[in-house]
Amino acid sequence: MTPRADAQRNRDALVAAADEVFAEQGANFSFEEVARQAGVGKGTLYRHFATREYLIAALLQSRFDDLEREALDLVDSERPMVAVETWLRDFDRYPARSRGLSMSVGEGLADASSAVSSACAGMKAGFEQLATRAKESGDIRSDVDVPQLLSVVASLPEKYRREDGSSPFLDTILAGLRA
Amino acid sequence: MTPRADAQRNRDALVAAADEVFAEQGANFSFEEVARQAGVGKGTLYRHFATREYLIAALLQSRFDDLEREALDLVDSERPMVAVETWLRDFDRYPARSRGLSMSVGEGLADASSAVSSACAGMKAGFEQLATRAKESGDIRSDVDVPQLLSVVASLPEKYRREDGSSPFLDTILAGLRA
DNA sequence: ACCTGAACACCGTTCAAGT
DNA sequence: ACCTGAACACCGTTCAAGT
Repeated sequence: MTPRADAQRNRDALVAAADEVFAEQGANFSFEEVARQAGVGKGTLYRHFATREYLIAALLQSRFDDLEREALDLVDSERPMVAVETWLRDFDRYPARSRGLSMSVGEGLADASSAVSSACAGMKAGFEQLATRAKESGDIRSDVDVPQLLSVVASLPEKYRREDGSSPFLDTILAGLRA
Repeated sequence: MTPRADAQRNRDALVAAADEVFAEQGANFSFEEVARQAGVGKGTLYRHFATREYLIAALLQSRFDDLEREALDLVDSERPMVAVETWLRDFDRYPARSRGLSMSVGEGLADASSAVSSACAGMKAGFEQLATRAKESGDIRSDVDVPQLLSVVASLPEKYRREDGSSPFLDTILAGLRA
């Protein structure tokens, strides 16, 4: 049941190496380079991550987990719209979107068949609770498609970010959501 | 001044071949395959299009030109907001965005240094006129960043399109723009 | 001037042989 | 059960030789 110790160590080394290589090369990072930096054979990389998307999912997992926790913390807030806004701004700023990963995030949110989809399922469910509360309180329009909203925010262009990573356009979107 | 006839013929064949190869393979289409289908050597492809982005710019040119013309037609409309809406919906539906090209379009709009930027300059200027008129008439908020708006619409996710190619989320954005 | 395609380098992917 | 790295295929890119 528990993986062999060396297998676990290799997997961790691969994710750590992928983090670095991704930071240098962006979303089309070289697979071979990841294996090299992790100090394992190419075959080992393919054994652990059958496709590039599975490796990307592993890279994003901890960030998605953070956002899921935040959503669960906010769900009992007395001001549902503030909760929605707070969470969306953090989601928007998350470095997970940088350098070409936003497409993977967008696909994970929209496509159940995507390799990233199970990694972000918890986060998605968490925000859906916040959005439902804001619909019930009448703060946002009831016809807003929540998964679609997440996909749009995930794919806001990088070029127009502020220094802190946030997207100015999110204000326009929030204005459009209001009832 | 005018290019040699064979050079012009090769260039046309390359763009036509790129159109087909792109339709099959998406934005990461094979350069070699384009040269093959065009019936020219690889060196000829590189001579005409130094980078992938220049070839993509050539693919998009005629679509951008259509949109520029549409903007110029709409600029004298009596209802500036209708003009903005009409144009944005056509821009949103344009097949130029499909299959990974949206990132190139977004970069062309946002980055003056991008290879695509000069291809879309006319279209961008055309829409800016429509947007300015809608600001002056008080239909949309005066603090809307127009190039940023275009980039956002250009990167709306493909997964949630309707059958006709339009993005349901555009309605939310239009609502957010209104004064 | 422009075109061609051989040549080089690098990478993705598989898999037989090892531990 | 897992790991390794040689081996294969394919592609991006350059450039000397051709027209």
